[in-house]
Amino acid sequence: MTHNLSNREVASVLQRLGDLLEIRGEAVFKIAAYRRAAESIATLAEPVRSIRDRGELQKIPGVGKAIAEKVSSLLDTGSFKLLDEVQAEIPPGVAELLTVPEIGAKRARVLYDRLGIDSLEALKAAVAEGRLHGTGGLGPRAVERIAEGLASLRPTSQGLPIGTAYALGTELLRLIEQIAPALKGVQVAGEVRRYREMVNEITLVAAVDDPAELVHQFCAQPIVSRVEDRNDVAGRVILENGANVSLHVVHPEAFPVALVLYTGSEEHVRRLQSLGTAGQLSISRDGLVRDGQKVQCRSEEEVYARLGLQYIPPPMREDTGEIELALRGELPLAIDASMLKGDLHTHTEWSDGKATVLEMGLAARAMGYRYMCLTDHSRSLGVANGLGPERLELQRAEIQSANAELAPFRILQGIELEVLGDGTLDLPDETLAELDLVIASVHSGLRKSREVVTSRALAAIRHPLVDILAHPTGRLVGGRPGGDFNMEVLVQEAARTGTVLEIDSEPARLDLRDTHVRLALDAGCSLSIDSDAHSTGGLSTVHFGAGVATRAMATPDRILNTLPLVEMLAALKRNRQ
DNA sequence: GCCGTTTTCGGCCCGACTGTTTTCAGTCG
Repeated sequence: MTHNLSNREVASVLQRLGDLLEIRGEAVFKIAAYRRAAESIATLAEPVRSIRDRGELQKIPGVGKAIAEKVSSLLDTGSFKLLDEVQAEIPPGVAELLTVPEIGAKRARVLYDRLGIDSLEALKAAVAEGRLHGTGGLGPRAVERIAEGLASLRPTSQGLPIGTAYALGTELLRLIEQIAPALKGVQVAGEVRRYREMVNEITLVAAVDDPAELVHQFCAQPIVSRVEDRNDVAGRVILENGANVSLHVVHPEAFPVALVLYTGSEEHVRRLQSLGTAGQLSISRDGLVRDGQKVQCRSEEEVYARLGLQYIPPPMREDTGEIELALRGELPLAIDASMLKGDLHTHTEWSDGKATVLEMGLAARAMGYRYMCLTDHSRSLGVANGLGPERLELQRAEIQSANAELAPFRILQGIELEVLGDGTLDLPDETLAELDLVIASVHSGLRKSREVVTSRALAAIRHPLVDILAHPTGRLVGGRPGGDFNMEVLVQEAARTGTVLEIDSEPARLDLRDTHVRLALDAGCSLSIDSDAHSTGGLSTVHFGAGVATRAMATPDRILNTLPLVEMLAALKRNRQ
């Protein structure tokens, strides 16, 4: 067992400890402290180990003396006293129960104490045998929701959500760069590169002169828990954390073709191969071959060109019509995060964000943006310390002084406005009119009927001062399914009223999803690609949203925030005439 | 457990929704 823990792994230990302490019934603020520290460590740019080696753990926000000591022990020995103690009292599997709807800490405890349920498997069995009824105040309705929740629970075979897989892919990339000094190229390919929202396998392609040596070294890494399959040019392994990983190693001249092959999808590649056959070209991991002669390709673009195709961006490679469009030269360009001129959905410490107005502005400017709209939560979202008219006015003053420092970069003032239970909005029109932009969100009551949730979203869309509808369905990738909105009706009404629909790039949301984006485009809607960042680091997630937009074949002219500031503001519903 | 232009104690994360034990506890955002 190695203790070479990554930041993500340290964070997940602290997160799980928080869950177990909650089940144990500890004070809420202690639990919150562990979770805060976990989140803080998860977003660190630097390995927590090097911070520890410098003796600076306590400089991490949310990490004090006690947690610093525990993290240090975790890095050295793989555990610490409190963790051992709590795990001896409550099996870690009990914490998994918290992922099931209707089951929080109290019920998890009761289910464990009274029925001995210590894992999701045990819960499934108890539901099947009808043993849940009456325990911990669970009635027929709740038991039904638990059964539904268990059925829709992401089986491990469905893989990792893109956010996790992408981070893991990047870590593996760095690892390969370290162990292969003579590396000629390496890239994450497969489902991650295609921005699939769930990833079954993290696929990497590397180019070196001695493939067998790299495969051998990779399979011997401590993070590898099991080698499933391996030969001189490829290895398929399972990591300690359970992730499936494939590494394909080719000679440098075959790298571009290998990238195409291992980026997939299988269906897409099969179509390319049959196109190749028609032109006497064979496509394999050795490269392109015509009449026994290798056809040199220096880039993926060249591979597609040799096949008589426009370059097809990875997110589109699903054989859902992209090849026909590329043959006719009608494929739209990929939406790239670099096309965005600003971010329209961000949070600061005025509500539940981590950074100040100025810190967010500096970070956004450093990314090359020309503007950013702050959209802190509105007052009804008490948990997030939402803003009412008075605090908005105070915030405006802070924004003005930040703008004086950041010009010509511009911070706009907006709000993420709660749509209340009856479809009314959380703030009066006169307050909304003073803001640069309003994003409306349906956060509560997502479990209500199709009619109810749809009519609430429609009320927001129809309001003249609502410019954008945020994360329109409220779904979470690989988790909560989101409200049962009638999307056909929503996109029609958004198009009619000029309300922009958001692609929330937060990898846990990706909302709108690709199919909904297509629906919105066909209806004539405009879209925005936003980060929904709650920290400066969170701003960089927009590439995930760009991936979704690309797969849906959106064009830049349909994305509001590809416009420069003045044009973007003029395009808002409130500023149109 | 963390944190401090309210400092070494006493705050910090509040309120809507839901089903049900029928008067509120537990979940969830």
